Amino acid sequence: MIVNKLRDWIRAALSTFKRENRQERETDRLPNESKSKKLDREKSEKVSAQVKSGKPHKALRGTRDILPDETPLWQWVETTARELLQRAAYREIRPPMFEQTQLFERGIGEATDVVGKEMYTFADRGGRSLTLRPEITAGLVRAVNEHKLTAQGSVLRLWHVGPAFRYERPQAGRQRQFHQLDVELLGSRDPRADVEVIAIATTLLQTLGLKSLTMDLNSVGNGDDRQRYRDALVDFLTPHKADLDDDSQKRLATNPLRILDSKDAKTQEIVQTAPSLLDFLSPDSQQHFDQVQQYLTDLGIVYTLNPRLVRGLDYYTHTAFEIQSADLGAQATVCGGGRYDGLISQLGGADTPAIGWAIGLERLTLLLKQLAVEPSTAMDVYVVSRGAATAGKALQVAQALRQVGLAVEMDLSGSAFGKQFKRADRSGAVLCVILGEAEAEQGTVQLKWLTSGEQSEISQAALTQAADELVQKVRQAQQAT
RNA sequence: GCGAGCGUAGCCAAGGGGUUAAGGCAGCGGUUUGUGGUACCGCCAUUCGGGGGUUCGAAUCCCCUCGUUCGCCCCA
Repeated sequence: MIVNKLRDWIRAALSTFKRENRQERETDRLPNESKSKKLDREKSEKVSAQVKSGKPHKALRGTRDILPDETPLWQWVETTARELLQRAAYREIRPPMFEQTQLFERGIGEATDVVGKEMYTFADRGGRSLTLRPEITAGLVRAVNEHKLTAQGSVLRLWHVGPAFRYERPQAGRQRQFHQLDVELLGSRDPRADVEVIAIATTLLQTLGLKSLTMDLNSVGNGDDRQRYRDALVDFLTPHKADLDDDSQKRLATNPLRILDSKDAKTQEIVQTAPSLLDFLSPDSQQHFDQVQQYLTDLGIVYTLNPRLVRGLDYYTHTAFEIQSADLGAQATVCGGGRYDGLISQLGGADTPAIGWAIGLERLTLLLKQLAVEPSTAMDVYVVSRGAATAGKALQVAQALRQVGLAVEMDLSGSAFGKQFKRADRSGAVLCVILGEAEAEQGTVQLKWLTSGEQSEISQAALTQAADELVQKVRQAQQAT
């Protein structure tokens, strides 16, 4: 038995070796090719070999089709958000989905993970380096600056919903193309602005029926506060360097604040006794933060102070917050945001303070699915017809009923009435309009109420004239069920 | 980039070396050729992600590969 296993192993190794040898010879034909280029080419050859094999195309890793069964949920979320934002004086903006790479490098920060390893960057045909937006704020701020949307001292309230892209391994609540609802309030330093924006997030989540979410709150101060804290933290951590996890050791030089929320147990232990950012806030920063907390409490918004909450994008100042759910697996954050007073001027605009957040719609819909929230997509009326003479009439009836506001589906199969009624049931319609040869001849239709089984005949002319009345009856029948 | 698990129909799955690959949902057709929700009957995988190997014989064992899921890193 052992002998057999050994033989299997040797044979398999031999065949792999042969295959590799073959590949080696083929790749050797191209001289002057760097090793990494060669690897790239081999990779893309593998991918195209799969495509050539005649298999149907599949959505790329980390992308997903949102199918018709799911879109009602998305539409409901979007509609709810749009109405809420409209009532709070926010206006929609739609910036493009890709920008110059440099915009994100400068805006988000070269040392961040997002810029360092997660961007979809490519050269266009003109040789420019472009990047699919990894988040929405930077591009939105670019648009605001470009079109001079903030006059001096004015306040600008904006929102946007759309996809963003990050090159990462997908897992629960994480994809390469994902969707964010983004809300930004530009032009105010007032702590009430912070709270207005946070309240919109909590209200929206509440309106959608989400409970048992928690909010972490912190202040990362202004630039000077953070610089002083950063120095103090590095001083504190340097003696412990050898005990930190590998990533944290690297971050000691590049981005020390991020060490604070490392999940490594040993690192966490060390960090416990580290100086707190909150002790380094200037009097102004402290006052701002105090007021934010006061206003939040006044509105009854519950939060937990988390001095170790450090967000991964460089542009945050003062208020930082995250809303999390315990039901999302490892990626618990549904909503993250904060103040970014320096970003707008850094991207070439006037010195303008701002605050905003983003909600991840995949994560949000994941939670809503757990709640089994299912918006209705039922039809009001189902049009059944059979026979050549009825075809055009059925179309006209459907059209007329839609014009008075009813949701109407028309059966296209021409199969037996029995079959068509089955589909009528499934459509959720309460009323069936029946058009057979006899009706077509007499210029009538049968109206059958699927709720009661009651059926009556009416002329086609009367149907369109009394359409409004019919709408009332349909609504009544729906109420009754 | 790293680690672990999993790939059988549109979906959920049983089968873990022996030849016709269970079952359920959905779909289509029929009982009912112009009247639904129920019931019953029939149809729906020459093939188990792909390639190679072992074997008289592979969905089942071995190797490679692709995909996917969850986790690490980090975030939405």
